[in-house]
Amino acid sequence: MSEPQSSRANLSIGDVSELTGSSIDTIRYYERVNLMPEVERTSGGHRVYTDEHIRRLAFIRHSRALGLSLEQIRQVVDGTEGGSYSCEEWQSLLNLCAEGIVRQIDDLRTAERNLREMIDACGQAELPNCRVVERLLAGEIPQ
Amino acid sequence: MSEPQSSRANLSIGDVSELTGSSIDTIRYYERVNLMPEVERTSGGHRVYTDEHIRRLAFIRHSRALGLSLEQIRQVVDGTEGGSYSCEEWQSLLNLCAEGIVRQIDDLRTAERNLREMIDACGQAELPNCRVVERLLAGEIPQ
DNA sequence: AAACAAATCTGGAGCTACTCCATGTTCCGG
DNA sequence: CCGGAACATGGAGTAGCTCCAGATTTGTTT
Repeated sequence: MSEPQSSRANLSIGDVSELTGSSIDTIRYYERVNLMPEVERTSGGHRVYTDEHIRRLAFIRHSRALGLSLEQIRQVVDGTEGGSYSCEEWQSLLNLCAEGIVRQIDDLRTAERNLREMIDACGQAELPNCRVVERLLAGEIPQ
Repeated sequence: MSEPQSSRANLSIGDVSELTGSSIDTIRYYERVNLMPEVERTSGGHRVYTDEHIRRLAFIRHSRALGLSLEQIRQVVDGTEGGSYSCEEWQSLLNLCAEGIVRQIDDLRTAERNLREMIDACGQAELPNCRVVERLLAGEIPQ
């Protein structure tokens, strides 16, 4: 009677999938790797979800979109649930993440630049044999 | 006596690894997935490499740095060796690649923007409880 | 030549973050 | 009570490596 109303949803895995946009397989996967709170079962073994699970899934999705790995998310979840994850820890984790992302962007931009050069070089030469591929194959084009 | 001088190197896999910067495991892996030309063996079974292998490895490394998948590289290698890979095909492959990279960069930039917002939000509030993590955990922060 | 250490061999497992599959069981409307 | 949809489980597959154990080969030293 005094249960928190917010955890009463009683949803099937299909419902949860539609609500959150995560696939059924993904939801079960998150459970298997201990990212989800415990899930009740019907007498027949079907999973029964509550609002808490919906929120956890939303958290995972948001964090993934921020570029966090499942391992990092697990750390935050465990730390926060245990009450030990401070604001500072959270910030430094996010900062680490941001650095990684900046590095990835740099790498990709370099790749794009090289790609464009390659495409241009290929287009400028007299067709049908611009030899760019051959030179690449021969290992002549570095960087 | 009239062998092409350029294919005479006679290198061990360790030598090749040092020369190219690819790990021994990676070199064997490329062989297993048919990205490398045939490799001779000593009577005892050790691999013996030539300059051709060095060039192929360089090609793979450059192409990987351009963002090509091993499957795409295989296509180019096979196509070029068979003489059937034209400049146009090569260009359209590179263009496809470039599109993918642009998409990835966009995604990463979005992630970075969101991360920065999150970090700022975490920093502005009165410590020690800025509640940003809690709100995220509760699924309240979307996008 | 014998001994020894370093390098190499093979096959297989493990990683991330899912996705897909076959086969079997449960749920629910009519 | 029956049929079909939804669910359960275990296992395999993806990319691109990396790492491991245990056996063999190679090259150097004595």
